[in-house]
Amino acid sequence: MNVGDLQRTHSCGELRAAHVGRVATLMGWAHSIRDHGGILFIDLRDHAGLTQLVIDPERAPEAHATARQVRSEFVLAAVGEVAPRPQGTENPGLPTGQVELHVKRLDVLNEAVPPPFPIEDDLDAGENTRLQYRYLDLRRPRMQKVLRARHEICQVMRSYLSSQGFLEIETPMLSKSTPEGARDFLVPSRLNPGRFYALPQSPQLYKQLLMVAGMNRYFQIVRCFRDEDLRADRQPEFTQLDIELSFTTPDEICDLIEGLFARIFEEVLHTDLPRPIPRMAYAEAMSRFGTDAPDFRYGLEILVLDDLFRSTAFKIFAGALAKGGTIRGLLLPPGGKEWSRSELDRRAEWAKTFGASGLAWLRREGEGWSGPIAKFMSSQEGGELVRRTNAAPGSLLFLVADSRDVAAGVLGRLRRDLARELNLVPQGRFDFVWVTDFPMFEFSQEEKRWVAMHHPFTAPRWEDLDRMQSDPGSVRAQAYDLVLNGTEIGGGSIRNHRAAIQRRVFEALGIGPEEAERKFGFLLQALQFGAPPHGGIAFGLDRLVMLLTGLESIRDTIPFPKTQKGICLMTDAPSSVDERQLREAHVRLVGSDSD
RNA sequence: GGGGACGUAGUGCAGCCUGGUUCCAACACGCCGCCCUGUCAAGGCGGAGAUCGCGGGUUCAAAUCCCGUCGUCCCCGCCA
Repeated sequence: MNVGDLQRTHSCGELRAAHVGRVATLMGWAHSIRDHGGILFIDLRDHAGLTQLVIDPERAPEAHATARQVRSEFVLAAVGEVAPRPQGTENPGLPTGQVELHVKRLDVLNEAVPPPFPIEDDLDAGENTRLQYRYLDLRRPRMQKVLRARHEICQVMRSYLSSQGFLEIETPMLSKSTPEGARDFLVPSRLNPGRFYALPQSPQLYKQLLMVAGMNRYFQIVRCFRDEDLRADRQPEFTQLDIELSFTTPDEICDLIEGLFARIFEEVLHTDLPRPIPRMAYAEAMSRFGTDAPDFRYGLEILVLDDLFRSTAFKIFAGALAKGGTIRGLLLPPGGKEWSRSELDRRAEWAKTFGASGLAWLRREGEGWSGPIAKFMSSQEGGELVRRTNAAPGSLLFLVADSRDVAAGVLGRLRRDLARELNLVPQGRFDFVWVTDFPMFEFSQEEKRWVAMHHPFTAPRWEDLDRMQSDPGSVRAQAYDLVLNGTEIGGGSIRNHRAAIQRRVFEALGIGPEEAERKFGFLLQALQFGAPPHGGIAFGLDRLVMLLTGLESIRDTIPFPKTQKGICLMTDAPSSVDERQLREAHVRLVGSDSD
């Protein structure tokens, strides 16, 4: 059952007409078996492809006897002569379809119980089963292709960044829990009772310290951990391409990254990346697209209609404006679909789940507009609205009157939903955009304080420094996100390299001097020893691979992902542990277990 | 923490709304056996395989209705 005296000479994807006449030894899995009673065919599969084995009872009786025992997914070694397929039996659907292997010797290297699902691309197995038998799922050519693409992307990242003077440097996985940001995964310390390490949410502080250390340019393809609820594009552990440079500017970082993506497109996707990647300020993205990650692949831009409804008779609109709110619209051209009244009502309910007080609508009809709120509009307003929106008859205009944030948010989601629902999103396109000029802080209603929009180590724009205490909301950050097809794939910033400014940022976040010292003393101290100006960026690798390979779930880009509850269906992690292990870790269970 | 969808042979699904001889649960693929010498989704004949996720309730009667619970997926909150 071992490889024994045999040596593999070719992969199963490799033999062509040029190999005819040669003796080849192939090893792989029995993909499909077609037993004609006499002659018997086996498609042998490995990482590279399929090759047809022909086992003839007259030419190779011993091999034939073995072959009759072979079942799906048996592991085989086949020795034979590469032969052209008889005229008319070539298979143009296979790269190896011009030839076949006339087997002289067949060894069973391992048997296999029947797999729970067939190892093939057009698979109908549910994700549960796939995750439980992930090693079989990963045998499928499609999954192998994704992991290969992921590898190639990483290879380009390493070689490109290397060529630009970056060093790949590792940072600790057992790290320190810090406030701000996501919930940490904690690791109890056996040697230090009552103390815990945290798994890194990102190597942020270490990479900044590497800049203080004079490493100049750093990168790492690194695992990060965040103990938050999961989504189709979020896993508790995920991989980042993490980058940091000294003596740099946002422009230099953008150029560097565009160069990287140009290489990835060239070498992995074999297409060109249009450059330069356009840039858009956060405020513009929010107002035109209702999100900080705009998708340019379709239209449906958000309309600002405040001035038009300045003296509206519609009390709800007038009230929103009086409170300093805004009235914004989204115009849906005719022809997409017929909207029933109940569907529109459902949409309004949907809008309320995002905090909107409602979702009004008008249908362009005849000379003006119809719909429940049309009666509040003067013919003058209606005419102006037609001019402003260029609405063709039959168009549907959704309207939200609310605070800027809520209105933009709801219409941004509506825009994305409608584009998807009405099939307005072109496939196979890659639209990148840099989003810049983020606000430094946003107010957290929950915590009743300002929190960092990017992270607390981001530098404010120098010209906004004076307003840090007086008007935090107006301070812009030296931060930038890279967005691909409406998904944030990476973000970064110039950091605070001077301790004094970093202290002021902490203060604006409500982190007093004492707490700052306790939680971030090591950083503040390091910044005092001649920290160079520096900045960087980080990319979500799993998400990037997902987008570049056209997948819909991050799980398909990760060999062994977890479910939405953070469970590994294959190993059943997380699991309970022995009482002894808990004692050693100085951990005692509370809650339902001790009740 | 909240909303929604789903859970039926190894796999994918039908049946559920309107409970009962189309339900001791159908179909397809897979599996097992036999036949078959050029297939590549091989073909033909036959066969095995299901505590209808789990627990409780309603009812003369539950895959079907109700309650609870577990699991998976999608979303909101959350994720600097």
